[in-house]
Order: sequence, then C-alpha cells, then structure tokens
Amino acid sequence: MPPPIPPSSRVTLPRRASRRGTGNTTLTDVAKLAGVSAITVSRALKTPSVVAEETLARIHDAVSRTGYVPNLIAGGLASNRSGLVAALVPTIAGSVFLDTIQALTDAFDEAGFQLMLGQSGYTGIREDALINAIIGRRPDGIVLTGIMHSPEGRRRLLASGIPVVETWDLTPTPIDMLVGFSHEAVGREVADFLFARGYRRPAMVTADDYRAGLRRAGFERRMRALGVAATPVHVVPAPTTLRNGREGFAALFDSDAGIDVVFCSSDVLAHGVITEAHARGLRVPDDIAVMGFGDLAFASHIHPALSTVEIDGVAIGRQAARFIIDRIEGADIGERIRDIGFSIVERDSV
Amino acid sequence: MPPPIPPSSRVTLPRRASRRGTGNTTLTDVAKLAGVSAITVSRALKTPSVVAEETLARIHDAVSRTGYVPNLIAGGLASNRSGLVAALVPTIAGSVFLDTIQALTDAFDEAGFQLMLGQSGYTGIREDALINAIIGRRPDGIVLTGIMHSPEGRRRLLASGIPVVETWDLTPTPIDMLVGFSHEAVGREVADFLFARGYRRPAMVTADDYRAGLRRAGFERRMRALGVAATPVHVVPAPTTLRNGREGFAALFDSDAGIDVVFCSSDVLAHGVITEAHARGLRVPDDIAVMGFGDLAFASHIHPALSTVEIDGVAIGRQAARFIIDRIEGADIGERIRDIGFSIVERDSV
DNA sequence: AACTTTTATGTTAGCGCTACCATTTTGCAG
DNA sequence: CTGCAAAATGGTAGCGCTAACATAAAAGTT
Repeated sequence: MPPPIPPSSRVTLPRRASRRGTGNTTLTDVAKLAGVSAITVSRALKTPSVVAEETLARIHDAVSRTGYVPNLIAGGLASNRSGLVAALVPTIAGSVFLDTIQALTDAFDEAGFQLMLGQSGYTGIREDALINAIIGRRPDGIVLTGIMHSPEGRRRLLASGIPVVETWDLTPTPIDMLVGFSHEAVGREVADFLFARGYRRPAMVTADDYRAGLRRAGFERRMRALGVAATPVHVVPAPTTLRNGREGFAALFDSDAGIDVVFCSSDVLAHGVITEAHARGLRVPDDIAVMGFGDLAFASHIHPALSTVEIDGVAIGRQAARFIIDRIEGADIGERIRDIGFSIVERDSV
Repeated sequence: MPPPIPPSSRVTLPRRASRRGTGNTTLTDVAKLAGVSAITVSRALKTPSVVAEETLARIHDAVSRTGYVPNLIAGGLASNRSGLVAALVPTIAGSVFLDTIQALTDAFDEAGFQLMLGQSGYTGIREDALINAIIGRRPDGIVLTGIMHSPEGRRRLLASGIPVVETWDLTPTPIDMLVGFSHEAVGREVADFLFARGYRRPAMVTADDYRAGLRRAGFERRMRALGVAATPVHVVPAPTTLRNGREGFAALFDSDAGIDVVFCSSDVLAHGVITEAHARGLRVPDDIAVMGFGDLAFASHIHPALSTVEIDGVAIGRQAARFIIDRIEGADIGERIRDIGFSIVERDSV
C-alpha cells in the first residue's frame, strides 16, 4: 500500500475533480473493447474501405454490444463539417413552399445531412436574428426561401463563407447561388393570358409579401400597356387564407361590380374568391373568372377547376440541395443562377 | 537568423503542420481585442449579468468590430447542450401536422433552440435510421409525431436519455412524455354522432396509416355495437389527396349505392368525396353525407361546409415544446401524459 | 536480397468552447 | 484599519471526435 500523500505535495498535484463526460459510450470505449485505437474505430465507421475485414468485424461487434452512437457534434467540431443544413421559410403553415421543404428534407437526408428549419415570418423582421442563430451552428449550407433583403443579413451570410441558395425568386445579384423564377414575368404573362381571352376589367386579391408585390407590379404594368386603365387591388396580409379570399372578393365586388376576372396571389385566395362568388350567386367563369397562383393539389379538384400558375416546388428544392451538396463536395456547380420558370395552367375558372 | 536545426534534433521537435482552424473569428480573438480572457467573453455573451458594465461594453465593441458569431457546435460539445431539438413527422406535404410543426418551431425559436426536421414516412421503415442520425446530433429533446412503434427505436431513444415527447396519439406506455388524444375515441364518438343523426348505412374512406386505422377500428366497433351490420371501407395510401377521396367515393358508391354517409380519415379525403359526389349529381348531405377529420383551414369554406373533427394542433405543439423546455430547465413537468381531446364540429355536410 | 509501394493501424494535437475551481479586486461592517 | 463577503476575472482541463502525419507490416519489383 502506498503511503498517504503528505498535504504539502498535494499542491503540486492539484487533482481537481475532472469534468466527467455524459456517461454515454464514446469512441474510445468502443476502441478499447475492440482492442484497437480510437482513430481506427472512426475510420471503420466513416471509411470502412480502408480498414481490414477482420478488424471491421471486431469493431462492429463492439459497437452493437455497447449501443454506441457517434457524437456528431464532436465530429463536426473536429472536422469542421456540421452535417447540418439550414432552411429559412417565411412560414410553414398552409404554404406553397411545402413541396420545396419536402424535397429539401428528402435530398439532404439521403446525402446524410440533417435539415434545420427556421421560420422568418413574411415581414423579414426576424430574418436577421435567425441568420445569427443559424450561422452560429455552422451549417454546411443555407437555403433561403425568397431572396434576402436586409443588407446586414446579406453581409453576415457572405462573411460566413457558407454556401447559400436563394430560392423562389430571381435577382441578378444573388448572395451566392439561386434557383427561382421571375415573379414579374408571371404577372406579365398572366396579364397577356387573360387579355387574350377577352377580359378587360381585371382585379386582384393579393398578399402583402414582397414576391406577390412583384407579380402584382408585372400584372398592372402589362395591363396598363394593353390599355386597361386601372386594376382594383385588394391587399391581404400573408400568409393567405381562404377567408381572406372571400373577404377580398366581397370588398372588390361591392365597390366595383363591373370586374370580370380576379387574379389572386395564391390558390388559397382564389379558392376563397370562388367560394364567395358562389355564395353571391355568381357563376364562375361566366360572371366572374378567377386565376390562382401555385397550382396546389386541390386546384384541379375544386369546382370549377382552377386556372392557375404552376411552379415546380419539388424541382426548386432538388436543385437547391444539388447546389449545396455539389459545392460541399467540391464538384462543379455550373451556372449559379437557375431560372426554373413556371407555366400557366388553363382549367375551367377562366 | 537562427542556425538551421540539425536533423537529429528534429525528432524531439516534430513541429508538424498544426491544423489551422476555419479562419473564422473565435472567442479568443475577441478576448484579445477586448483585453480580457476567453472565459470572460463567454460570460459576457451567455450571462452578461456577472460581467462588469465597462468590460461588457469593451467586449461588445470587439464583437461587433470582428463580426464574431459564437460557434454553437463547440459550445454544445463543451456544455453538453446542443441547443437542437428534433421533430419527426411522417411527412410534411399536405399534412395535418403543419400547425404542430409551426407551433414547435415558434416555441423553440423563442427559447433559443433550433428545430431539426426529419421525415420518417408513414411506413416507419425509415424511422430507425432517422433515430440514429438524430441521436448522433445529441439534441436536447425529440418530438415524435405519432408514437414510436419499432421496439429497437424505443430502446435506443430510451437509452439515449434524451427527453422525448410523443404526440398525436395516446398510449398507456409512452417512451417518456406524451401529448395527444385517443383516435379510437374519435372513431367511437363520430359513430355515435352519425347514428344519432339517423345515418344507418355508413362507409369509410380511410388512409392506411396506423392512427387512421385506430379511428376506423373505433368507428366500426361502435357501429357494430349499434346494430350496423358492416361498414364498407375503402383504404387509400397515406398521405391522402383530394384525388384519393374522389376515387374512394367512386369505388364505394359503385359497389354499394345504398350508403348514406362517408366518414373520411382526413378533410382532404372528405373534400374529394364531396367533389366526386357533386360530379355525380348527388346532393350533400341529402343524398350522401360526409364527415372529415382534422378541421383544416378550408373545411369551413368549402360547399357545403364540412362537418369534421377538430384537433388543436397548435396546442399539441405548444405543450410538447413546454414539456421539453421544462425538462431541460429542470422544472416540474407535472403529469407526463396529456390528453388534449378533440371536438366534433357540426357544419352542413352531415 | 534490397528496394519501393501499398495496406493497415497508431500517435499527437487540436477544433472552439465551457465547467470547475482559483484568484484578485472591491465594498463595507465593525 | 482589519476582516470578510461579494463581485469580477482568470487558468486549466477537458467535451468526443478527426486531420495530419508517422509507422509497421505485407506485397510487389527488379
């Protein structure tokens, strides 16, 4: 038995209570059990091809006996790759971005990344705070829905060096990468489309968010160019609801019963407009035509089937994920700006 | 100029190329600039109340001059708190869980946590793989939508020691915490409700997921008890679509034109059933009544307004977040199982 | 046999932060 | 003044993993 340490020597041997870990199994535990070094276990799990068959078996055995789950937080710190990707959407509820989010989750899951979801709200007020919270987690990529407007946010994003994809809009000056379409062009083409079908007294029910504003501007400008004096517009707060649509049409129709078509900034609003029109005994499209935006699942099934603008949200999500994964893997991403376009779907409401 | 080091002494001075960091500003950089130690900067940012006013100002100045954003990955490793919370949903697209996800994101955001989103699919096949990917990130909490069924998944979750909330269902044996309602009770009460209104020839269009199955079982059993011989059922794959509903009603009606009410496992299906009934010239509810589930936003606005079962998805999300936050903060969480109930909403389709 | 190359594994030193304890400075009662 | 508590700050040692290099053993090569 060793003699007790005299008090004086304790000073040189501080032996402070060392921080104990979480109690969870660690790489080192598995390594000891398998009789190899920690790094070999790490390799067995990340790059099994460089580890000998027999060693691999011993390690896997040790892993399953201990129930070891690698700590990706520690791995992320060491390798400077968090395996996290952030997606910022204005809102998730009842939103046209769902397909995009779904595609993002799927694509990133498959590539071994986990999606962090943030809701910025439509106003952009929370965007800045969120950006900081997100950059702090050092994600390997960031997907923004809609382009980032705050200069401060853009600066921070740029300074972070994290790959960024802006989506659902087009701008000549993206922060980094971009996949979207021109909302102004949507407005213009819908104007042409409706004008060609003989409508001369258009109105709009539109959300107060930035992108809807762009579509509105494109629509109004083109209509003016075509000789339509003015387009009555009813603005509702985003996110849009069916109720908003009903109220919007009511307001519009009450103040100007001569309108012959309503272009809505979402299918949900359009659904509301149709509902209200029916409630007032109007026939769609004979008395009033309605045009939506988004081509959500229900659009083709309501009565009358809704004419609308189709956006391929899945394609946006997939391309955004592709961009980020390619960038992380150092692959060539090609053109950094992708216009995925849109298409007008003619059904029975126009 | 120092003389070149002779080869022999290199052995004792390996001077290997040290791993350079990310190049980002670190806590230490800020500390140097502010003339304090790293830990003081850490405190200034996490617990400013313990740092002197004047020091705080110097540190904040240094932070904004360097554009420093704390690395939460490193912080998470050191403090064993990742600041991440995981949510697993079957699917995000067109789903009844949106309100819950939205509420979760909001509540966690506010408390400084970031939500990681995972889609398990309705089949549960991916559940296990996802569970591992999630536990690896050491989230501070996990919210499951629907209870976890795989015994292996339950075991891992339990072993991880991470707070878990199961939602949207009720079971006497949750993994940890639970907030939901009884799907069987929904089925029973809807059966009573419809029976009381005189319907005697019910049918169902129902998704093939577990919870819809529970509602179906409850409905059928009660109907049998009430003397209804058999309930024709058309099963569709989850997630449900309006098209599924149309096809389901078509199949049901073609094989048994005597049915007087259809109970659907989602409002979306119900919408489809109504659409198809109208397309066939049937009047709702006179010729055929329709009952939905979920009370989604559109339910009260379609024609006829849909009678359905309302679930407070926001309340579920809020309570789930509350559970996890309280658990993390060591607060008393009270009863670990919360039945938030449901209510039958009678409108015009029944 | 003396080499080079390949394959398999190990050693060391961090990644950027915070827990834990220690120390210094200040305020204030007696 | 002294003594002592409170307030403010610092030093050290990890958290659990992987990058970078080093080494040892096996397999070719001439």
